Amino acid sequence: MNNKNKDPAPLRSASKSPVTLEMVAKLAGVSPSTVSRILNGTAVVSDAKREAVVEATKTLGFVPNPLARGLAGGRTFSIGVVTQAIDSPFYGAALRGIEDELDPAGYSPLFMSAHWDPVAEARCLEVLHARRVDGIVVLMPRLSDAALQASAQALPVVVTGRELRAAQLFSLNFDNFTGALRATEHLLALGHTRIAFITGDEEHPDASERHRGYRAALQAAGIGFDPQLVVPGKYHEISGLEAVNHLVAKKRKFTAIFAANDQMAAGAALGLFQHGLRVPEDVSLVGFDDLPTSVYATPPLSTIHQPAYELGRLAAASVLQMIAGTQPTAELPSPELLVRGSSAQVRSSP
Amino acid sequence: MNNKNKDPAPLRSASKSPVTLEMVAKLAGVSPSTVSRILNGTAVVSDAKREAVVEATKTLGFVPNPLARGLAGGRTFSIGVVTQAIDSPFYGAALRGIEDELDPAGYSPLFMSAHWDPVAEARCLEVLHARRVDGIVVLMPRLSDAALQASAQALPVVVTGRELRAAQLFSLNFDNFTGALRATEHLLALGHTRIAFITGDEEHPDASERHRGYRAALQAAGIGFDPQLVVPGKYHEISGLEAVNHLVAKKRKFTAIFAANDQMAAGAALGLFQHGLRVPEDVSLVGFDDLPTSVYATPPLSTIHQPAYELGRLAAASVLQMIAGTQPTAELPSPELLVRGSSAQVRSSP
DNA sequence: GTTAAGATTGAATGCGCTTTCAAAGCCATA
DNA sequence: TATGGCTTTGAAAGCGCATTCAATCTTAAC
Repeated sequence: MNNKNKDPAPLRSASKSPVTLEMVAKLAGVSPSTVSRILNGTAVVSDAKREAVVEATKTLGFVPNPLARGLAGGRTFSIGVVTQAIDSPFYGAALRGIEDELDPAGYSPLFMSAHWDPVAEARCLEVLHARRVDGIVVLMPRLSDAALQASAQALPVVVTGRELRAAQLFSLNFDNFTGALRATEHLLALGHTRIAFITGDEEHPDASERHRGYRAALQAAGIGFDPQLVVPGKYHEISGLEAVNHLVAKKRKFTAIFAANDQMAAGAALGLFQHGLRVPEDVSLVGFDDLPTSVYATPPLSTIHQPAYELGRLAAASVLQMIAGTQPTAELPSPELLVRGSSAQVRSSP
Repeated sequence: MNNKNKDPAPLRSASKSPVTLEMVAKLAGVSPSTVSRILNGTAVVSDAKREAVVEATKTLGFVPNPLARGLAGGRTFSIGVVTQAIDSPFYGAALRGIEDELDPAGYSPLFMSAHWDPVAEARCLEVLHARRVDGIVVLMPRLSDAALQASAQALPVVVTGRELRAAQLFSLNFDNFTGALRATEHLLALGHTRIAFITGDEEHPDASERHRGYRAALQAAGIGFDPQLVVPGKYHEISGLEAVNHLVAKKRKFTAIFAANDQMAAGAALGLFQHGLRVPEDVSLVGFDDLPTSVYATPPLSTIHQPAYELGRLAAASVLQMIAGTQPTAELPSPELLVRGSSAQVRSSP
């Protein structure tokens, strides 16, 4: 099983580079301090010496040791990123955004998963502190505001899904309320009046925001809110499936379902399928998040686009700004409704 | 938007710990060397001193500085992990496996994405070397065997999807051939004789293995291989969709489709849906990989289970073993066919 | 033609920890 | 009691780099 690719770069010396700054200094005929200064742009250096050092750096293939830099200078050029689940389709895009933003800046992300557990999250923060990261991004924290603020005391911190700002603390929040409002309005506009709602895990602030949006839309349309059409979910596919089973078992009448996220919408789609209910002929279905896979659902899922990738980029850009000393001003784009094949004009009450 | 969780741990002093090993030594009334020895279990220390140090460590809340340890000792307790796409549903599970295995051992993963680009992959390896990781895991490398072996010269390296072993190099390979064979046999057993195959990106060794498996099964069944039923794909959803469009446009006769991975199967499902072809009534569909989302496809996708999570765990466990000086012996489980709703007995030629 | 201020540079120190190296303490043996 | 062999412990020397601090070299102003 060979690979016929030619190797790109000669991968200098193939082994660890025992080339130190000192060796470069000697070859260039300058002092280590000067090399360091050039490396970091800390001070003005004569062109002659600069060239000599650049030259020496190249011929020796010198790569500064990040550990030593971190120890001596206090900066590690790494950003701690605590995510809840590294294998979630939602977080994946965000992590890529972070990566894409950090890489060109010469920073490396240090990913850690907290698994929606505040205790684990606190541990992640500790480890990241210990590893001397230059800043931290917490995606959808479960920790208290106070704990987050405490962390921001020592380091620049950016969180998402919260609304709290301080000296070294910045937050990026998506308008879940309006998103859910738009989704529900869409269904309403299609003539649906009996719209079931599968909630997210209400422990997450965004879940209750989405719930609020759903109810606000109904209210604005002058449609009475029917608690029997609201089924609690946990943001996982299985709860979408179970929600549909529940609705059907209880013989609830509905012509549309709004799921608080795409994963549950996928589960709901399967549930409907198993009960012989067609989407969108019998039941319209709308999700929330716009996961990459949702475009390829059958039928493609109408949903609210959540800019996960952008979120990652902006979060990363924001920590970088804070590290540089400027106050970030990033803002997330507004919720956007994507109408695809899973939602259609109401036909009749099933 | 408050969070009512109580904070788990007091998050000692909230700021970076300026507590050094030296301070612990002083408090415990021993020399720094002794503290270090206890920390690393490097030598035997009298119980009295050990207790004193443990005590001092606790009261001071001492956390050793990984950077200093790395610089001085050469070990960073971090493992470099180069993945192709951090946001891929397939890699997600593998990364979680790695995380789960590394964490209890006190190691931290350092994830980097190479985006299927050998040049980027080489750069990842360089950065990881520079960061002085203790070992490297490369998931589905695109680099040549030689380049990988060169890296293994300096560090323990574990790769997946290859078959190459050396002193500090270990590989974990999944039997793609047999997997594809089983998938095709399944379709054959259901009476299908005109089975279309959507290939993966043939640049990946696993793609050609799966292709081989498909053809081997046909041959074993005495069914002539029809090149017109083989459509090239790129492992992305879109190529599955296009493949179906192609088959339909060319009026190919087929009663089943075997896609070289689940993502393309999802695309194919959508294509079939758009052409009014029902799964599995009109066309049976089988994928490969068993992505988490495939269980919730409508209908649930029959597929070959690929143990991505296990793969991650075993890969991580293997580097750890190599670091410890023992030769790993891990082996991946055999391919397993999961029959779900997308494949059924053939009815008629459409 | 001086002198003071400013621009460049190098020597030296330390970041926090690991690791020789040698000294000191212990036991058993003769 | 004296001697050799182990064991426990501390002092000291870095790991590779950033960063004062002071020295040297320019340049401009008087």
